[in-house]
Amino acid sequence: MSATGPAKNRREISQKHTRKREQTRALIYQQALRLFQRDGFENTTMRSIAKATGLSAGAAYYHFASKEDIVIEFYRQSEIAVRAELPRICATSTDFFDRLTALLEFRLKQFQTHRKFVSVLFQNAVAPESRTSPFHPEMRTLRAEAVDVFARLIEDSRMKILPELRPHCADLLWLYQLGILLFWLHDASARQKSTRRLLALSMPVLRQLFRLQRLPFARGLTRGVVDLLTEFSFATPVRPNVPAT
Amino acid sequence: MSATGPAKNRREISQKHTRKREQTRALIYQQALRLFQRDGFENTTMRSIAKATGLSAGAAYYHFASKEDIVIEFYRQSEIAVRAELPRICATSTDFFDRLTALLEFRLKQFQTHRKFVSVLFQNAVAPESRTSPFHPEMRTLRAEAVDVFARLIEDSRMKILPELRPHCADLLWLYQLGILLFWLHDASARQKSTRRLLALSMPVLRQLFRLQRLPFARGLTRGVVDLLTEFSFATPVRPNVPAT
DNA sequence: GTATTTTTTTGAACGTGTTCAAAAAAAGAA
DNA sequence: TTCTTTTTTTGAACACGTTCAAAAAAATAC
Repeated sequence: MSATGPAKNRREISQKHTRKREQTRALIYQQALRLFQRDGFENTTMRSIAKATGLSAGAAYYHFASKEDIVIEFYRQSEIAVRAELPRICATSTDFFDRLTALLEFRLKQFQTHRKFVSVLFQNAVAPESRTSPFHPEMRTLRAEAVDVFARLIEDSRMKILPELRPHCADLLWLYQLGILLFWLHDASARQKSTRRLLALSMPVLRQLFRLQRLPFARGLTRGVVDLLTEFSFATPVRPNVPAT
Repeated sequence: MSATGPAKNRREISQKHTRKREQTRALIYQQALRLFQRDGFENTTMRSIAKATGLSAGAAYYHFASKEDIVIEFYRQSEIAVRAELPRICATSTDFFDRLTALLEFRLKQFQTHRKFVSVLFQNAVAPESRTSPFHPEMRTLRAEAVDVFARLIEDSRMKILPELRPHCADLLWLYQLGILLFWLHDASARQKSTRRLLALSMPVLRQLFRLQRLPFARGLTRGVVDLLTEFSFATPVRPNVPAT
């Protein structure tokens, strides 16, 4: 209908200036993380973040829609980092559960320095209206990617799983991870040693569950779980658009 | 050291005026709930609550330390209501899992009208620093009471549980309830029908798990679970101070 | 009754997340 | 260069949770 004239070189423009834009964004992000880490999420103000970056508060909002969005960015980054680490994690051992342990330990190490504000992610996760809850449609891709990490771990292993259960395992493991992280969040022990112990003690339980799953005695259990997951799984049929960098 | 004179009739005073104080508190609470329900937690301001009660904002803070504290009060009340309902719940059936279903359905019915702000409780639960997280020492009693409800349900049933597992079952069921409620919170289906379905489908799984627990084939699993819970259970040895009204 | 102490309420203020119209800076077109 | 358009920044403002000193009201003491 209206002006379609100078629209063709839009991409060119944005490519050129993406750099400066992203540079400022990255600077804000970097300062924010430093301050969150030093003072906690609540005690850090948008004004102080902006000031540390040499900007006004309004400018910070030009780059991040909200204070929470900065934390979301952190989550995004850490998700990317996990994917990058995946080959190294798989290299540690051929045993599936050892790999799972390695994966979760990597996650914990990632978050270690940032415990003071990771809880913000969980708080968001829990609020159903929140645009950034992993259960929100908008976050579907991001969640799918997180779940997919487990799918790869399973695919890559020689673990025997009943065909009807197999497609749901990644979801279950994602829930397991959620539980571990929730525990970690509240873990007041020195350097979160308690969580490591929980990992160590819960792994045999998982092992037993996966062993049992195929036995005839547990037929009823397996069937019940499959029935439930078939109806309620948040498994996305589509693979997330991150093809193993 | 100093004046011990007019201290002896303190209790008398507070007893007399507890009534007016509690009356105002109740009024604020009542208006708050109405507004939360109508407009949601975020869209309701302390000023509007105060105005609806015929007070200034400051006065509201005299009665409730914070906006969240009003929601905590709601949780307290609902905890009391559950305990009161317990006999009726047990009367519905002699089967443990039917009773468990009845209990959770009661919980859901309780919360139904208040979905718009129950999530605030969860958000708090997740923040480790929060004074009102169920994992916080200060909330220990309240959590213990919630867990104790399940302990009673178990005690009252003839369900066979391995002695080493028995003391931890209430904790496990509390976690199960947490999961159900989390699902309910995000359940967008009409009248949260989906959650009812989840209840229906998850109950057989629980049944199977409790059946399996005693079988020799699942020895390893049971042992693993017990090991884990023995170290990590938040079971409080002390019974909460609410002796079955 | 009056004086004293305690409880409750007020209203102004503060800090913080966030918005927005307008200004400045940068980029592009001529 | 100069004019136009787009991107970025500013600074003032708003709304809300919360605090607090001082006022008002209520209770108690005499």
